[in-house]
Amino acid sequence: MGVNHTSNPALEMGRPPCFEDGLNKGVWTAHEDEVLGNYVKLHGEGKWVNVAKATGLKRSAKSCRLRWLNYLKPDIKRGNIALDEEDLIIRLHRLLGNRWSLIAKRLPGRTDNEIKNYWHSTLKKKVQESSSNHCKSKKKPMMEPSAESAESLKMDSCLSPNKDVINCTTSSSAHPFPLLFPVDEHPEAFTPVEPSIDGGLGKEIVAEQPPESGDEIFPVNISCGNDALWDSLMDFDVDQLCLSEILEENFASFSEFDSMTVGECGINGCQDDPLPSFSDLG
DNA sequence: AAAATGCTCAACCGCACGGAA
DNA sequence: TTTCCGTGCGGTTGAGCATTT
Repeated sequence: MGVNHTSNPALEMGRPPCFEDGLNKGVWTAHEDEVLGNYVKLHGEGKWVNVAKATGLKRSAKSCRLRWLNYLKPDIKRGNIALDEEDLIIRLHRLLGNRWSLIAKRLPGRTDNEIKNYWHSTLKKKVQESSSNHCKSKKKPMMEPSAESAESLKMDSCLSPNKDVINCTTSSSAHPFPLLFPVDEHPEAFTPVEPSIDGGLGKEIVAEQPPESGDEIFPVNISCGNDALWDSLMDFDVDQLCLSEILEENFASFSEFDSMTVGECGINGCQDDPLPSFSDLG
């Protein structure tokens, strides 16, 4: 694409400028960009509420932050998403769902907003197409965690209002996230609990850390019934995964979570020690 | 050539979280 | 402990562009 920042393409596309409550909304002008850029160069990021006061910009703190992070930040790459980046986005989305900020952290120079837009405009279709093709030749359907599974879970009222609390159903075909080990083979890892008080449907599944396992072996305490689930996955995967390692993995393993183990997935962080498969833990 | 439709992407909105008072 | 405030995140909107009919 090759956006020319000086010409401010935002003026060519997007919402028209407008004033409301004394705040300027809509596209940013080149002058506003310059003012904001100068301010951040002088004072650094953060303290966005001070930007408007200090510079006279009629913009909200949020708007300033968003503009800086998504557009003005010097190391931002725009457009021309490479194939390896595309593949990585697909993998990470399969792993993380719609956690765009986390995905973006794994793609230097890319913003969550850009990735989110790219996903919805381009990759979603690709994944769905490949998924449908894949499903034709597979017995079990491949689940996409956020777009399909999470949505179905919402429909089933199984996704708690708390975004991090996921009350899994016992349906093995509808995981809200890609399980790293097969439920059928490790029923002991899933402890049925009472339905939540707010009317959760069916049995919940709690995957607990196997008692025998040490942190160095299985540093994930997966519990569908508490907030640790996603954060554990985040800590476990994202904070340790390196782009090069993800790119070296076999993509196919990510598309077969229904029968996958940690070992098959090959998520081994930045250390040399590969994580064992779940079946090694018992 | 014109209208309709789809696509892209910057920006906004609402909610949740964490820290400070 | 509670409230307030700043920040971050994900979903959604809407204008302009591109493509199709």
